[in-house]
Amino acid sequence: MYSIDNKQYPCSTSLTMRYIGGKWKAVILIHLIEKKRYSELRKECKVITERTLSLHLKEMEADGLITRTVHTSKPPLKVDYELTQFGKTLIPVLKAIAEWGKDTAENNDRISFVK
Amino acid sequence: MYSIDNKQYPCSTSLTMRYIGGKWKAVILIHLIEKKRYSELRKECKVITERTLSLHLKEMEADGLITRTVHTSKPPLKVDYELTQFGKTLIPVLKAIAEWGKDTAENNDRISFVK
DNA sequence: CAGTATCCTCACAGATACTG
DNA sequence: CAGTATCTGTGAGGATACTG
Repeated sequence: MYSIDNKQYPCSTSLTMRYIGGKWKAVILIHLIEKKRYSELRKECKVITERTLSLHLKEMEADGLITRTVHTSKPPLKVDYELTQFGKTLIPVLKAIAEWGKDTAENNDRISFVK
Repeated sequence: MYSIDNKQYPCSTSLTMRYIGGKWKAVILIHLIEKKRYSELRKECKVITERTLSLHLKEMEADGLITRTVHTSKPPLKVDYELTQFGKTLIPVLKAIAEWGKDTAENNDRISFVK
């Protein structure tokens, strides 16, 4: 049994899911394997609303998975996000997830491509 | 862009998360790497309520990840669950997730053991 | 033993508008 | 450009009691 910030996780699997679970965190993280500006990230994740994207970025920054760097002092701002050393330890997991999705899509009749 | 049952997934990562995302699915699946009776599963996943466990099992059966087998015709019932061939393709992903959680717990000061 | 049935709540996520 | 503010809805998940 593990505990972070007074929340409990019964096993190592549930611990990992607290970092990358939810609908979008893994998706955002995989896009941040390469450092990226906020606007680029938004373009690549059009289906995620700005509010959700922004909240997730803050959470993952607080979790120590990513860093946020501001390069200007006045608007227009230039901000980029990248994985921390800790965040980078997730890369093999994220790649396994992405790969399974790809392989599954190719071999499962219930899944179709659109657009 | 992928589609299943009229729901859309923008990338292979989000597709995988639709199968193993949420708070408990990966946890349940990892316990089912070995075939197990319902009561065993319940004991090992005490923190998951019966309702949630039951609903997730049904969903994952509908998704083709697990099979449910009934071995008796009258109560008391004997039921066991196991991964399908399709479900088994997830094992490497599940193990990567569990392993990351384990390694992280050992090396992160914010995470503590309890009980 | 292996679940359902109800009821409930609250975090997640969407839509839209606004700002340093 | 890179967000925040507000308002709102849905559904995942929890608590408790009951059943074939």
